[in-house]
Amino acid sequence: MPPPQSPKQNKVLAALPLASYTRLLPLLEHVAMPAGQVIYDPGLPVKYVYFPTSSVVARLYETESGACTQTGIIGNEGLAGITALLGSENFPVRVLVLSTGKGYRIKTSFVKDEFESEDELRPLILRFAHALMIQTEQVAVSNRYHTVDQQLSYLLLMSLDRLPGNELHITHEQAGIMLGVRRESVTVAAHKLQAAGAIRCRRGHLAVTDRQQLEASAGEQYEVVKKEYDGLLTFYSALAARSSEPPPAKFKRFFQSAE
Amino acid sequence: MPPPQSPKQNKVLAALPLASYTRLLPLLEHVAMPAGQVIYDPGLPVKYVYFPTSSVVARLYETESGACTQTGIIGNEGLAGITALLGSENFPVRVLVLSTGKGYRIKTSFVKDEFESEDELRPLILRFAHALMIQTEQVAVSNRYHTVDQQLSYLLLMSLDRLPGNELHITHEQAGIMLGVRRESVTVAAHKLQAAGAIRCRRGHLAVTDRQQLEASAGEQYEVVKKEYDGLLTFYSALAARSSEPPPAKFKRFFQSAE
DNA sequence: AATGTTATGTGCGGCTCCGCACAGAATTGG
DNA sequence: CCAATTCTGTGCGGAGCCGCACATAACATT
Repeated sequence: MPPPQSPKQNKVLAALPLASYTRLLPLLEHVAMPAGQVIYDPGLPVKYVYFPTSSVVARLYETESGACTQTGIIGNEGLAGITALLGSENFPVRVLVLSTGKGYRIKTSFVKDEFESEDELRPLILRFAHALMIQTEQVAVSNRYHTVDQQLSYLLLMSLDRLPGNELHITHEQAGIMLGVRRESVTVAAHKLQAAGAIRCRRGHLAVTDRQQLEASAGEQYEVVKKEYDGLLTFYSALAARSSEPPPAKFKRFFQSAE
Repeated sequence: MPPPQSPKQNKVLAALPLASYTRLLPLLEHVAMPAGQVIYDPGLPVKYVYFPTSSVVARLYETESGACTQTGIIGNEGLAGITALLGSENFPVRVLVLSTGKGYRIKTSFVKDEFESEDELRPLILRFAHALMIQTEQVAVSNRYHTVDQQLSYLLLMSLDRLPGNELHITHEQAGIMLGVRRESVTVAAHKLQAAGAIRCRRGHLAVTDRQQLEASAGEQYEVVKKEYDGLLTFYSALAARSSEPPPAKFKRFFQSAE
């Protein structure tokens, strides 16, 4: 269990082998990430890469004509700013903090060096990129086929999976922006979920009261993404385990295990 | 200009430095890719990575409940099977050939080795992954906000950018599957575009007659993605140029250029 | 040319969401 | 404590797409 306020609260950083972690540690800057803060604007260079610990951020794809939809939720299992690592400065996505919390940031060039010239960080990030891709594709399907109720359920589940507690601090208006629907549609959807007993809403808050119900409402879409992210975490811990194996004992008989 | 039937018809392979290209060349297998052929099924391991030359493939995200939408069009500017390189065996996406043509395939383990242990191929592929990501996000927005007309225009443009000629061999039914709409909706949309003079449709074919008109109809969504892919190609050729620079001449005066 | 098959055209009721309008409730700030 | 602000609740006409049901047209086969 990492101590409070450690970069290891971020699962990518936690999965790094010691050598790599040690290289990055002095370059990491602990920052507050208040809800609503814009991390990246579309088209502007990515100066820092962010590793959330207790915060949750969202990728928001906006068009000039005002259309807008969330394409990915990122918490302490990942990082914001992959774009810069994949090799493109310029991307049309806004990233903002969805739920207040902390995180670590690091100058893009530093992670980029580590990412490109060493072999430890890269697989972690690429595996995460894959999960993010799946999430985005799921949103694409969702935007065509699913009702607002379903999408709201999904949004809640994805956010709360990355937060302690069972309550998300968000207004209907903000949720509407995330989902790309009207504020009123969110209100109605929230009521339906409340009537079903899945959530309870107060002004500016949505609290889950029956998670199973909510998962049922979100349906298959959440299941698939959840599974992908479970796989991601397994991958992380497999790597972490491998790298924390003790070096082969030269005098094996001195180090017999208790079993 | 690459000779016909060369792996260099694929722009990723063409941008590879000689050393890397030479390593991969004997491992590449030239294959026919007929329209409708399924390259990957959801959940099955990715045995080969495909580099299209004259074919065009599409990523299709399908859910168990039958919902389905295209999340990316890939031609000779990229490759199918990135998933395997990012580190996950298992992904819920179907990939199929949208337009008949040729391509090269290579056993996953071979590219994976090259991707992981050498430094030439990786940046190309990662940069492409980024473009694909943008494309998917664009589709996500599109699925929420745009009309069938607009999306059909977009699909046509994206496909034809990757094909010679101005005609796509596709039925309304198939286009409907790609877009995740009814066959009838495609019929109606195609008529609108035809009435506007942008396309002409025959049984099983959609031919562009006025590209500007079609781009206007697709609107901003195509523009953004097109720009991203233009950037991708620039990136490719920058890399290719760097790697094809002649080695520094030891006897410089013997190799003066004509200028 | 006859026949079956596949692709396309068209219409209708229904659903979900939108845009708009406005009323009420919760919270904040002087 | 009152006013201003911000959120939430509700209703109505309309747009766009769906699901379904047929009708027709293009092509393929023999």
